[in-house]
Amino acid sequence: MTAALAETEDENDALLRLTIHFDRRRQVSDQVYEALKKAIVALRLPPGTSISENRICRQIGVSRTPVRSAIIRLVEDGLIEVFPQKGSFVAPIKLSAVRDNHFIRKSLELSVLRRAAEAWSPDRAARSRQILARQAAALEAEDLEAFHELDEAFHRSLCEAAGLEGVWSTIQIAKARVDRVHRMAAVQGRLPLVVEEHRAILDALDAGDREGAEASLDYHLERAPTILETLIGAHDRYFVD
Amino acid sequence: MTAALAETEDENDALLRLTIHFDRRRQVSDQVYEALKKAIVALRLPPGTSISENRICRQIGVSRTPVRSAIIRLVEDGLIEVFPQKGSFVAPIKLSAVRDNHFIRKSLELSVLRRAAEAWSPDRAARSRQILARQAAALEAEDLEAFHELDEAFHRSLCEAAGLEGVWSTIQIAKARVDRVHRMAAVQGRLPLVVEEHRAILDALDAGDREGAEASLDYHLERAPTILETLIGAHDRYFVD
DNA sequence: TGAGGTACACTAGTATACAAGATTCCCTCA
DNA sequence: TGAGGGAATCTTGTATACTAGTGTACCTCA
Repeated sequence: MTAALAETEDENDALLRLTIHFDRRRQVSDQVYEALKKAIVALRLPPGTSISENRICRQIGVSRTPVRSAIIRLVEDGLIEVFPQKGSFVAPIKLSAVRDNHFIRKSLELSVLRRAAEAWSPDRAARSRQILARQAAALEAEDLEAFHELDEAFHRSLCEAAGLEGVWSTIQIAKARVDRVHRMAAVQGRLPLVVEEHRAILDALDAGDREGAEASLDYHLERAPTILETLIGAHDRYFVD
Repeated sequence: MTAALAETEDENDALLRLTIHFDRRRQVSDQVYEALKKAIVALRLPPGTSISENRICRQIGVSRTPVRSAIIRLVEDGLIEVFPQKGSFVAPIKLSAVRDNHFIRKSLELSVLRRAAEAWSPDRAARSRQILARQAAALEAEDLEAFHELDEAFHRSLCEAAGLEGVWSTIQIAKARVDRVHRMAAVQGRLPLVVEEHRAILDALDAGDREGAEASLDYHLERAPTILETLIGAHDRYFVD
């Protein structure tokens, strides 16, 4: 079942046209959640976009109930704001939230890396190296979606190496809250550097250089914030504060 | 509007009887969410308790819709598990989740404390001292609910002191995921020690002793895990893994 | 007595209907 | 021409109806 209305009533709604290939075996609400989340993080639904429940459910051909379920979760994720009786909108990028969630991500990932370094093994190294290779391939193929998915997989693999797989979900939420900034930065040719920085982390871990690994990760995570001002200048209507 | 059915059909459902004093101005779903969350964390709804949407909404006199909204958020919080077509249940306490979320909380709170120490001021100190005094009073009055609320307020005040108020919500989620363990520990007379440990943190901050403050917080957060085995022995049916 | 099957009473997921507040736009009246 | 009022149409929140899958208990039949 493929639901993607070709003919939309309002032409100015074209921006938020969503395509979902439904899998009958999975719950509709989960699929809507994932589709919306991806679209928001990838800036296909830019900050401020109206997320009318009715329009969404008309477009993808389901009722309001699963759409509402998805929106509730996205509100929890800080990606959508709901104003009762007024409307729901893709949340603007709040500078204080970017700063706070960057802090969270950095704190957690550095702590996790410390543990990972202690438990580092050739087996763990091989898994992370494989993800890194696939990410480099995605970059070569200019497959952006795959690239970002493998970026998550890389950071997740460090959690697994530390034996703290459950920490990943929290990092992921903080990541989602700053990822739109990273996506803006991505179009500025930063992607090859990401692969290099990932490689530097693994090299340090392999060499048993814990402090070097930490420094590499710190540097890796600090790159995006440094160009924040440039991004704000280029997309100022997306930001608040 | 007070909704609390005195006469329940099933007598064995008495355990999960909920009392909600509805505030018409606020959304029903939010109030249900808060009531359920409090009841679960306080172990009034112990792990494994069946959370039938129908029973809940019959008991508090609303429709399934807002109850479902609340449950969606509680699933996100890791406090409820939903098995489609089978039922929803208060999540068992997963030992790996306790470990992971304890790790998260400790990592974040220590990072926050470091920042708070840098920005520490008499004004910040006064606010935290006031919360501490009220917490001591709640302990004296044996008001458990107030005690735990002020415990949250204390840790939150450290985030504010660090200028990282937005980090608190993430800490709070991790805290909620381990709080049931803390509640079990609370009945073992640990509460006066909590106040003392809080005081030690403030004393160190006031003295400009950053490392001392970190050590005190570390000790404070490490107390509960040390008696985890005892708790498992006493409440083994609440745990999995 | 025991085993198998069917009917019923649950569950949550989804669809639809209704309620109530907010906004817009047009129409009326001064 | 301008300002105020009101209806139409948005919005989300809540209530109810329906669907489909699950488990159980009882009943029938061997």
